[in-house]
Amino acid sequence: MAEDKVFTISELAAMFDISSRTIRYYEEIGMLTSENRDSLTKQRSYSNGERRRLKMILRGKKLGFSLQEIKEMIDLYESNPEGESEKSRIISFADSKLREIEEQIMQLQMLREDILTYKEKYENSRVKT
Amino acid sequence: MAEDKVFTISELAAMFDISSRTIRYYEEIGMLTSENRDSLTKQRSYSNGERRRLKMILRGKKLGFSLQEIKEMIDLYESNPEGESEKSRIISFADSKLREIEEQIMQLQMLREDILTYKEKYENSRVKT
DNA sequence: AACTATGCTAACGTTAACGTCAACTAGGAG
DNA sequence: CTCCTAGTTGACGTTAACGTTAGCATAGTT
Repeated sequence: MAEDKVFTISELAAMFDISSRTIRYYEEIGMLTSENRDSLTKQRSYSNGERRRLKMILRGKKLGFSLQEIKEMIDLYESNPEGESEKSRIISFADSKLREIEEQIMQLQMLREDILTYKEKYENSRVKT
Repeated sequence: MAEDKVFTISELAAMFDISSRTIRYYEEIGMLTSENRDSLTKQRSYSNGERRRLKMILRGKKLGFSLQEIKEMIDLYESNPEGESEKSRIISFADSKLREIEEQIMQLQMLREDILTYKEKYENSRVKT
């Protein structure tokens, strides 16, 4: 597979409909890395790994998490914990995030129901054409 | 029922664990109203209606919506549309919000699965005690 | 009367998450 | 060589969503 394709910053930006500045900002705060920069031109290039990472960040944003929260979650994904206490810490962090997410899902389902109810109220009051 | 109970601003704030400033701010941007202010002391007082409204705002926030988006949704709830075109507009707004919410639910479920997978990976690598 | 608690307005301060702009560099196109 | 396109690094600007502080008023307590 052509899994070794690399992208320029503007390709990546266009791909997700964000600005290059946003990508640089994510690097600035340590959420993305740009290794393999051209040693002469200093231009950034991104692998499929970084592309996936960016995709995760944007998913998190759409779900209403802050960049800090997203960073913690991604660190969770990419951590390789040494020792039992480290593992326990990660597992309990995961558990608390899971509870938070499940709570959000429930609330969203309630909101959905609410909107559906109000919508139907209007639909049933429509004049037959 | 004692549905006619009213609350002071700090009671309401304590009730939802937010600041009084936040409540005043929501009023500032037109998301809450404080009718029935004491004509002499100018102190705000809130009815159960306003309490529910605030609750909806905070739910929206927890779900990652901006105050502007929340305002539009609440306006939807409280609108009393005149005429068919107004109704259609509201119904299509509701539909688009519903799709957005359903998309969010799906994404959250995927995120949940992802975290579960990673968590189990760690759990299975734990040493038996 | 003095004090304390609660609330008010007005206004400036703060943080996250970028937007924007200037000044520069390297790589082609003609 | 000249021009144009992409990209780079500062650095200052902006917006949402409040926090904080000052100065004042009112109501209840001692």
